[in-house]
Amino acid sequence: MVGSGKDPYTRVVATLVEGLSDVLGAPEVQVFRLLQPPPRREYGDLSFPVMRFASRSGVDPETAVESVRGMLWERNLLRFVDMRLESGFLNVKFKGEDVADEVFRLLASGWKPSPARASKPRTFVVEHTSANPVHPLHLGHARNASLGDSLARLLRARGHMVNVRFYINDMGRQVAVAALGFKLAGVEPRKLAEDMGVKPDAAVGWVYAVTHNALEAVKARASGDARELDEAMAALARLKERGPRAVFESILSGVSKLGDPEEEVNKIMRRYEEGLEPEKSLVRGIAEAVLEGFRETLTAFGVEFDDWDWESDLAWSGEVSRILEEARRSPYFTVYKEAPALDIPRVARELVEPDPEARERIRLPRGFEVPPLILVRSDGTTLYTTRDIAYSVYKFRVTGADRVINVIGADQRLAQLQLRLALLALGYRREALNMEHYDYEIVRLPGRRMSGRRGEFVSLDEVLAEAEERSLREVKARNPGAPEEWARSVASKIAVGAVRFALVQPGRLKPITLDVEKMLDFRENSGPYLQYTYARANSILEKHGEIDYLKASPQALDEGMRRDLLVDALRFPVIAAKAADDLAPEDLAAYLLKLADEFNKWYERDTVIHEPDEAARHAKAALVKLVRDSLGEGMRLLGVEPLPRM
RNA sequence: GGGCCCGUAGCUCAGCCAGGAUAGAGCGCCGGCCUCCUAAGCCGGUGGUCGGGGGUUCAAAUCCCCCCGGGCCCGCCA
Repeated sequence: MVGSGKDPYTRVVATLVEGLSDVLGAPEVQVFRLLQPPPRREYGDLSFPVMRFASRSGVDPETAVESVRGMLWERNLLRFVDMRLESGFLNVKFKGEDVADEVFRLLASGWKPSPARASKPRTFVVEHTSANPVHPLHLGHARNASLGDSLARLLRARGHMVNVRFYINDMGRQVAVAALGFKLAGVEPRKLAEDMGVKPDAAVGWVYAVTHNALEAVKARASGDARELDEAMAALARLKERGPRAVFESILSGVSKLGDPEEEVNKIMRRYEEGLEPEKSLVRGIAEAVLEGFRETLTAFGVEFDDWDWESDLAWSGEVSRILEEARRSPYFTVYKEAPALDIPRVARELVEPDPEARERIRLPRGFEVPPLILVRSDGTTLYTTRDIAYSVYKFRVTGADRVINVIGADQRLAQLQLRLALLALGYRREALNMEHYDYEIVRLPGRRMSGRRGEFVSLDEVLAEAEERSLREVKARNPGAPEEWARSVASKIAVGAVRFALVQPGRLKPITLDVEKMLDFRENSGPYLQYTYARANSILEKHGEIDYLKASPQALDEGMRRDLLVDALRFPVIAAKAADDLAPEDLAAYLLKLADEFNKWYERDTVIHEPDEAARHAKAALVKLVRDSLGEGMRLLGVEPLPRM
């Protein structure tokens, strides 16, 4: 459950979990979760509510503790801990000297703290970000990317195989709208970007927003909806200033001259789905241009993908038609509003409710009732969800994955639930049960929602640029005379650290109201605070020079802050392992902040390089190294790059 | 109308799923600390009817029910 690690903390925890679970008859998962640091340090380093289980299993608490003690003894681990039963809790306290002794030995052999390895490695697919290729990535996508990338890094570090994928939605209405805009303007995305002096994704985003609002205006005018019309016109007025006048005008006049603008958009979608020219090259060209911009931003953001999947490839390769065939043969196939559909509520009633495992994995809302899921439009084109069914099956098939994690906004909950039920309807039970929607709440602008359609959003590029500018000023002030190139590189890593940390630290179900000021506050509770703490620790080590572990005195770390810091730095492998298992990068973030706090407090009171006693000095330096490396490894897992100096 | 998520200090949040030991951080505000390992730091002070009500329990911020406030979703959009 805990997995394997060389350090005494991981080994003790693994044994406690095994032993307690054994003697109390409680599942290891539960024991692992309840084995936590007590509310106050004087109780010890780890605590477990034995009495809760003792009464349930009829085992005397004392007996249980003795049994666990015996197990630790057998594994030669008892020397590391004191164990006491206090008011029904088993309190475990690590013995500083003995732990330090063992840690010095490990460090001397080149050991570094790293997440405990899973005993059963699995294959994961993490699909994340997957933004529509019609506008630049905004902070909502950045939250998605931060979460997805951190998950992937955590799972890999835990020893799993992880395949990270980006799904390119190039068959939706949005791309078709952008395509219409480019067609009317007669420009090419990359050329326009050059003229505007912006990245290609920003240029496409502008054309998309102009075209979308022009279409909305026409529609509102036709229907006499004054409010909609006002909104569209206001958006257009804002957009007008942000790009070449000629392009803006040709889109506007082009759209107004179209007899049936909606039909124009539909035609592009239809022809693209069939793979016909010139739509094929037009749409692909736009999407490629945007993806080029995405890649640039994501690379700067420290996010990488193994595979990029084109929605259109699934359609063109016959994958989607195959799924449609299977749907038609499914007992849950139905016709709804004269269109082929799947009877989703019936799937819920017949395939989920009677099946305990399915019920547990697929949580149905009470009184779940939705209309059947339509698979094909009356013009013969497929719908997003239909293609997503094909994609889901595809992800499992090409990777051989045990689990697929889709990092998608919470607003897609119902759609994701329908998707899993559709998989069940087609007989893909394993896939349906092992695919999860890793949902997160949106990032809001103060007072309103971000919208790529209205062209109202804060792009990740803008925020990173602003953060970089701020940190560059600070870096230069603190390092007068440092080379410009170095300062820039450090500033950009601080900027990324700040934004990524700000986006993974809060629980993912908390809606974030975007306060750029707060995000760029580099004080405590921030990515740069961790980087700063790392740099401080690193600076000590540089000044100290080589550590001689044979000289280091374990007694120096036996008590007080040093002992506490030693134990807390050693928690990293287990905390990271748990964060990986729970898919909870925010737990790792909280731990790193606490470790940094503790280190900084100790730093103010104690000295390393001025320590007169040589044995104590080497011991303290070893402690600093352990803290630095736990911090550094943890930061890396969250995409916050450790900096030797800043 | 139905469903889901959120509601904890002036502000942003952790703790809730897996009930227990004096509810934790940061920001803000007030006051201190740089001839000494990076002050993006540290120390002290300030601040809480855990949205409200009921229930279960020896024990509830945590579980159950009702209500209130905010958000999201219920499309031949994605």
